[in-house]
Formats: sequence, C-alpha cells, structure tokens
Amino acid sequence: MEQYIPEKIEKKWRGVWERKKLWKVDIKKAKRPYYNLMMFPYPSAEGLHVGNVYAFTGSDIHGKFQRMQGFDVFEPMGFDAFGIHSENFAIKKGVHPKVQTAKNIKHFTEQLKQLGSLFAWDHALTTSEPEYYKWTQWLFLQLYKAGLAYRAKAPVDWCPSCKTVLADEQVINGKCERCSSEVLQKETEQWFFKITKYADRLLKNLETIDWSERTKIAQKNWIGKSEGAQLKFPVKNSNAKIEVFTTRPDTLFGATYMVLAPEHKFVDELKAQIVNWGEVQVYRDAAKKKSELERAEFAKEKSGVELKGVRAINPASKEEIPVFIADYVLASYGTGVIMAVPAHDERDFEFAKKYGLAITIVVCPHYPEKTCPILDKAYVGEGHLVGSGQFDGMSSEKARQEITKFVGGEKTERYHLRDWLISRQRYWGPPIPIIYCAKCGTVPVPEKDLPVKLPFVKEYRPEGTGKSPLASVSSFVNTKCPQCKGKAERETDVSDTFLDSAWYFFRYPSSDYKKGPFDEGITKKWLPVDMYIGGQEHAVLHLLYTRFITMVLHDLGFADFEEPFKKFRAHGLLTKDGAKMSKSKGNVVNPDEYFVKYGADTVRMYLMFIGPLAEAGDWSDKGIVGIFRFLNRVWTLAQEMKREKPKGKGLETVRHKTIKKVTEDIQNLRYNTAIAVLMEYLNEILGKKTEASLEDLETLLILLAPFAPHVPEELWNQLGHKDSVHNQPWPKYDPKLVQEEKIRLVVQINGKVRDIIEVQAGISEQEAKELALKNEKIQKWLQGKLPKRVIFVPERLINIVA
RNA sequence: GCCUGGGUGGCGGAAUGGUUUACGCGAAGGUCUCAAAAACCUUUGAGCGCAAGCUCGUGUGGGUUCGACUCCCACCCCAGGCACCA
Repeated sequence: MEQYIPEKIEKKWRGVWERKKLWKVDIKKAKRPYYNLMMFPYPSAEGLHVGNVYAFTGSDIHGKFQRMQGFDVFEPMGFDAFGIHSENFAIKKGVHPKVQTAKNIKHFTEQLKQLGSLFAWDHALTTSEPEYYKWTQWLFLQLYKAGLAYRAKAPVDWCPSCKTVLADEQVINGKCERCSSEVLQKETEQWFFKITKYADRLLKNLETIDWSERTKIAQKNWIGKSEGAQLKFPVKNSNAKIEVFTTRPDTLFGATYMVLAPEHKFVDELKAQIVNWGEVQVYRDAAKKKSELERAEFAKEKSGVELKGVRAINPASKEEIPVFIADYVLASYGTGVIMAVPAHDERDFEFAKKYGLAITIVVCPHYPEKTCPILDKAYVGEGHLVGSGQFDGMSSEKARQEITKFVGGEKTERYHLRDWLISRQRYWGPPIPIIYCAKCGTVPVPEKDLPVKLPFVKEYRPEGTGKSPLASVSSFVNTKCPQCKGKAERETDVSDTFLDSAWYFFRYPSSDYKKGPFDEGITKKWLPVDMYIGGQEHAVLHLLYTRFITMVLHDLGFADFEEPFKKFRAHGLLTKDGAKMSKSKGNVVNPDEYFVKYGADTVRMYLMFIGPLAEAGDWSDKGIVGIFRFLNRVWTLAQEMKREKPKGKGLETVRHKTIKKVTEDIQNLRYNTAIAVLMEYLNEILGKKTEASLEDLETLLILLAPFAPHVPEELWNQLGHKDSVHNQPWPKYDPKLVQEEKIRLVVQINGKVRDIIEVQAGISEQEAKELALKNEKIQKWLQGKLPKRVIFVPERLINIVA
C-alpha cells in the first residue's frame, strides 16, 4: 500500500484485531487488572454525538496508555437504555421504545466499533434487558429490606409535560431537567431512598478520593452541611414549644419575631389561639397554589401574615415576640420554622422593614466602641455581642456555644441533601418489585420471582393521571400476594434511570453471572474502578447516587469497599461556534461524515488537539485538516524510510525529550500538548532526515498508537513487525539523554531581553557573567557602568541590574 | 447574591516567577504544473525605521519583585453550577 487511505486501513485492522482478540482481557486470570471506565451513553438518538466520541476517546487513550504500561486493561461499554431520554425520543418518533431503542443501539454499536477503542464487547450490557434489570430490582429489594427504601406521602416536584415526579436533583431552577417545563408541587405517595442517612459519610469520604476538585466541591455544596443549634421557643398560654434550627444561636437576643412555613402543621395545632384564621387561611391557600419558581420570584417582595393571638417567648431575653407565616420559609428545611433576627439576616431584615418589626442589634463589628451604627442593611458578619445581657462583649463565635447551652438548646447539623425520590409514573423503566395486598400490606416480590418483567404494551405514553401507563394493564397489575396467596396488586411505578446507572460498573466484569448481580471473586479482583472519566454535568446526580449505592452494598456485605471510583476526572464540554451543541440550535456535529472523509484516527486526534481534556473547546471543521496532514506526513516518512533504509545515528536527545513530554502529558490528561510534541518531533525528523534512524520513526509510531490506533499499526506492520504496535511496551526515556549539550542563554538588562547566546549546558554563574559582560550588545547598553547586581538562573538566563 | 472555571495574535490554544504567542488553522508570497488541486519552501502580534534596531503588547487599575500571563489587592466581562437552606 503506497497511499494513505484511512477507510481502507482502518477497516482492515479492526478486522485483524477482532480475529486475534487483541483487546481481550481474561477477567479471571488477568495479573495486573486495571478497570478503565467511561460513562455509558443514553441511546436516545439515532446515532452517536461528537461529544460522545470526544469523551470516549479521552478515556480510551488513557486505557491504551495503561495497557502499554503493562496493565490488563478492562474497558467496557454499554447502554443506559431505560428511562425518560430514550422513551421521549421513541414517543417523538412514534415508535415503541423497545423497538426504537434496539435500533439506536445497533447504530451506536456500529459507530463505536469504528473508533478503534479497547471496548470489551463481550461484556457489553444494556440496562433495559431483563438480565440486567432483574438485578436493578434485586438492588431495590436489598434497600427495602435494610429499611433504606420507603414509601411516603410528601409534597414532591411534578413535571406536567413528562407527567411524572422528579428527584430534587432533576429540578433545575424550578424547571424539569429533561424538558424545561415549570415544575409543580404535588402531594402524592412516592418511593424514596434514604440517601440522607449517608449525608455525612458522602461528605467525609470526599477527602479520601482522588477526584477532580471541582466535582468534589459541587458534591460538597449539594450535600450542603450547616452546623448550628436546635432551640425551643415556648408559646404563651400554651404548653406547646416551637423548635427552630439556626446557624447563629449567638444572635438569639436579637430574635424579635418567628416565622413558620405556611404549610407547617403547627399552624393547625395553634388554630384555637389564632384570631385572624380567615386571613391566615387565604394566605396558605395562595402559597399552596404557587410553583417553586413562582415562590422564588415572589420572594423579591417578601410577604406574610401574622398569627394574631399567638405570642412566642424568646428563651434568652424572655421577651414576648409575634409569630408569622411567610413563604420565604421553606417547610422542607430545618424544622420549617425560623427565629427571625432582622439585624443580622438579610431576608429577615427585608421582612421586618416591610412589616415594621423591631430590629435589635446584638452583634457589633466595632466593639469595644459602644456606638453601633444604625443599619441600612443586615450585618451578617462576626463581631462581639451587645444587648445580650451577661454575654455582652463575648465574641460571636464563642457565644454560639454559650448561648445554646444557656437556653438548653442542642448542637446539631442540617443538610441540603434530600432523600432520593426514585419512583416514576412512566413506562420505560424497571417495575418496582412491590405487591400491595389488602391483608398483608406492602409485600416485596420474592427474589426468586425476579425479574418483574416490563410488559410489552401498546399504550406506553404517559397518561397524566398521576399513574404509570402500567396501571391500565390489568394482566400486570393483578397478581397474587406472595405471602397469603390472596388477590393483590402490583406497584405500577417504575424506578428512576439513575438507579440503573448507579450500579452498572459492578455488573460489567460479571456480565454473564447468573447467580447474583455480580460475582464476589471477580468484584474483589476488579473493583473499585481505577479510573472513571466522564462529564461534569453528572457531578451531583449520577456520581452521588453511585457513591450512595456503593456504600449501601458495602454495609450490606456485598462489597469490601465503600467508594466506587478511585480516580475520577471530568472532561469539558465540546461546543460548536462557542455554544453548547443541541438539536434545537441545529449545531450538533455528526461524526459519521468525518469518519468517512478523514478516518477515525484523524477525528480522534483532532478532538484531543482542540484543548485540554478537562476544558474541551470548540469544534471547527477547519482545524481538522491539520491533523490529517500530520498523519499523511507520518505515512510518507515511513514509506521513504522503508525504501531507503535510514543510515543516520538517530536523533537521540530529541527522541528522549519527546518520550518524556508525551508520557507526562498523557498522565496529566494533557493530550493536546502531547500531540503538539509529536508534531514537533516529526518536524524535527523531517528536517534532519540524514541523521534520523529507524528507531526514531518506530518510537514515533509507538507514541502515536494510543491517540490514532490504526495508522501506526499499519506502518508498524509495513516495517516488517509481526506483533501489534499496541503490544509494544511504552518507551522509557533516559534522563541523561534528555539534556541538550548546548543551551540558549537569555541575557537581560534590568529584566529586558537584550541578547540570546548559545553556550554549553551546565555553564557556571561565573562563566555566564563573563560572557555576558563581554557581549557587545550588553556593553553598548551598560555604557561603561558597573552592574549593581547579577541574577543567574542556571540553564535559563542571566540578568544584569544596572 | 454565593460557588467553580476562564479572559493571551485574525482563530483553536502553548507557557503557572525567567525568550509571550510552542503546535495547529487561516492569510500572503514562492517552487512544481499547460493549468488547477495536492505536496513542499518562506513570511505572518502591533507601531516606528532604509537598516542594525527601538518602543508597546497577556480584560482594567494598583502593588510585590532584578524580572509578573504567572503572586497579592480592587474592579470589569464571559461560561457553568447553586440559590429565600435560616
């Protein structure tokens, strides 16, 4: 073959690799297991998105590099096929989800195979297959048995367009994550997982794992731990006490009123005392009707109603204070009640101003000066206490403890994290394996009866009745109670897609295992995952759920580790013309045409060349030819060297420098600069052809192999090698040879470059100084003056301060 | 409002205290060709100058330093995330 025709050689080598099972890893016998995971795609489109290719290539380069380091790299691929994404796409096409998803997966697979990646296809899995979701249901049952899955009536977020409830994490700015419809509040019975029980562990373990810092911060913020105190406020003429959570017990003397969330049940308990019940009722109804978004917008102007007739007693100052309901207080956080300290909280300040309530300053930033300025806004910082009886003069930090103790409060923590709502009123998901029996109550499906198969039904569209379409399938709903064998009904909700993907990495190595979700020995050998590369957009959804599920499996004795991924690196978002690719904008790049025009090698390398993996960058049709030209030049060079055996002694220094830099860059996921160095190396060889050796070329091919798997393989073969280039050990560099003999020494005067001179490497300060002072240009600048000071940076520069 | 990133040629980006703009794209000129494409070679931050060369230049304004894209302070802009969480 004299000419580089990507399509031809890529097809040829994929065939050879498949026949020879080049990428095959023996799961049982592997000596140095390395689990290289990437986020499996949603097959919710006809074909692969260039963003998928970007992510998978970034991960595959890491896998191929580790393989050449001598590891047995397991790099599985699969499909997150259940769920709203795939179902919505099928509905849009008017094709049954089962049929449409199968079609999508077929095309995805064809495209994925073109990438020349390490994918372990014999371990591929699809979450919508009964062999897989059987174990998703099994997982649900384990959580149920452990008391970590419960059904409860609660106000939840409902998407009127997707016609299902959503998890807290799936509501973005009061809108549905999938379709951007405004989310409504609905009070219904739903299934939850007790992720809040793990809040503290999810937070603490972050310190022990090697993850991208920004991902850890996002999780930390989402878990949202606040330390504070729980305090009790007695109600006048009643035995009742109102409990509040506050992070600032030091400001207790400044609490001049209290606010309950409008829907708080305590309001009903106080009904007898409330003299303006009608007014209260009107406000509560109005608040109930609002969506979260409206309530937040409304918040620009705070509103509320006083519960007239009810007075609370500030436990510190013993003063009587009024009690309000207002929708700026959320029922779902803390106790649903706050002590309002208008002088030291912006929201309370705004409310107090509007309703003319007392604003008492109790933390002074100017202490010991007695005069504290009259506030035009709340002072939320630290300081020393004033107007707080015996605590006056104490630092606010210390007073947090002391005042809590003084009023008999309890030190406590609160989290932003809510329990994970996992039931969905949709069709395309694993049915929740629960049976309701009039006699026995809620009965879990026995494990031997799994899977509870999702029936193939004609009417799969969501109905909007608040129930899954499965509720209309009587052959599914009607069943026998596993306990009393009497008539019973099945749960008709399915579980959240994020449950499918919360444990898939456990299944991959054991994909054929029949006796359980995963084989114990295999799991011990391969897990936890060594490297996980994926999108930052999953920082608080998928990644938090996987950690939670892994902790649960650990606690139940199914795993001997509690963190699923030793290393996680987030890749950036690939854009087109500076904007996120989306179907609505019509700027989605389909990789197929580029595979045909330039080949997968060029597409892979170009994607990695755009920018650092963690930051991604902008796809441009123009830049891709640069990579294509580069591969062509490598090809031409190889043809020449094949014909006229090179007789040069080799470019030793530059070769070793290249090995060093490429190795370090790959380790740091700086693929863009690694490629740049390979280009420089090639330019160097082309410029000094008579000195170059065959080893120079062969090293280039090996270093290139992880990025562009096909071309180097073909050329390696043309050079007469029988074994694959991918089986070559990664080259090592000699630190002694990396050092150049001559270096360019920068000569500065007062920090400005005046000359650059070539000198022997390792030149001493004395020699450099002499050379510099003798230098004509420098003498011209010095004009006979003596230097005040000379700064010498070995191997770099000499700076003369005059 | 808070939390993350980021702001460098015509463009993607490189350099994390020491030659600003590596590598690539684009552009201009040339070689080859009847011609074109491809390939190859040269030039390519701005301004001044015949030239040697000089001055300016990494969002803005200050500071530290022999020396700042890099460190510190204040601010502006862009992208992403969170948001009445008490």
